[in-house]
Amino acid sequence: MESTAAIRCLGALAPATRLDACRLLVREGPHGLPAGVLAERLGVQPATLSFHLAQLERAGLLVSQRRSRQILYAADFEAMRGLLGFLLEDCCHGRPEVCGNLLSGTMGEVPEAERVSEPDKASSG
Amino acid sequence: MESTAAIRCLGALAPATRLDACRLLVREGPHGLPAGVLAERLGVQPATLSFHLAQLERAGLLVSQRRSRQILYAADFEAMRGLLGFLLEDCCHGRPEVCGNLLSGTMGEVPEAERVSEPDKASSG
DNA sequence: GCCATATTTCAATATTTTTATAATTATCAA
DNA sequence: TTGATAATTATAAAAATATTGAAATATGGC
Repeated sequence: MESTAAIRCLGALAPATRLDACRLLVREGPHGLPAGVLAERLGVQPATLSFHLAQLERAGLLVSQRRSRQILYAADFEAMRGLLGFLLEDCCHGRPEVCGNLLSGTMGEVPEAERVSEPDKASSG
Repeated sequence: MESTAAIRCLGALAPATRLDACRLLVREGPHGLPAGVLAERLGVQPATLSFHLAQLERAGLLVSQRRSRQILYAADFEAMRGLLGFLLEDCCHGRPEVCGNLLSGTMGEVPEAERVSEPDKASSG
């Protein structure tokens, strides 16, 4: 996956409604769900969801297929693997301590001496 | 990592300038770079970059530390592992074919019969 | 204290994104 | 063809985000 494609995917996943839709569809599996069911489950208006689904599909994270009067949306697992691959390989290029441990299943830490400060973990907005 | 924190991270990484800044700092390693050097390398004005760096720090992806008159920004590798962990574990919950293959190093595919349609990979905007 | 450097913060503007409403397309059934 | 259902598309308003330049903060040397 290229950087521009990754940016499009990250932007597509940033709003809560779209991340929720994506997660729901990932859990639903490759058969997907009709747009109307998704709108109901997520509590958003059909026209609004349609806009968000289009963003996700344009980014390549979802695929759609008409079945009778419904349009089924499903996660594109290949694209998701591509995004994760980009984040793991390209973003972390040369820094195995970032994702290497993740890949081998253990979540190690960067040595304390290497850290420069604490993040703003208690941020409230 | 919680869903809300993941959303904040994804949103922080979505704009190209911020993804570029993040990638640069990941490659730079835990010592980081001064804000001014980052601004020069990324080709953005100091005040603009300061805004973006604040977003990334608020999301917890970067940490900062003053050293004399400069402020060093560095990637927070622990937070990055947290985000990747969320995407791999929480988002893909119950769907090992999404990230399981990634974790074991092989990039397999979902069977053709399971796919519902092709994504809009040739989108031009 | 005064001046220069490095960065941030502020206020105003420009841009982008999201939402809502209404109209349109596609499908099915008679 | 007509009528009903499911979803999209178009348009404009609303909200959020990004950019700029000027002023403010923190630091170091004199």
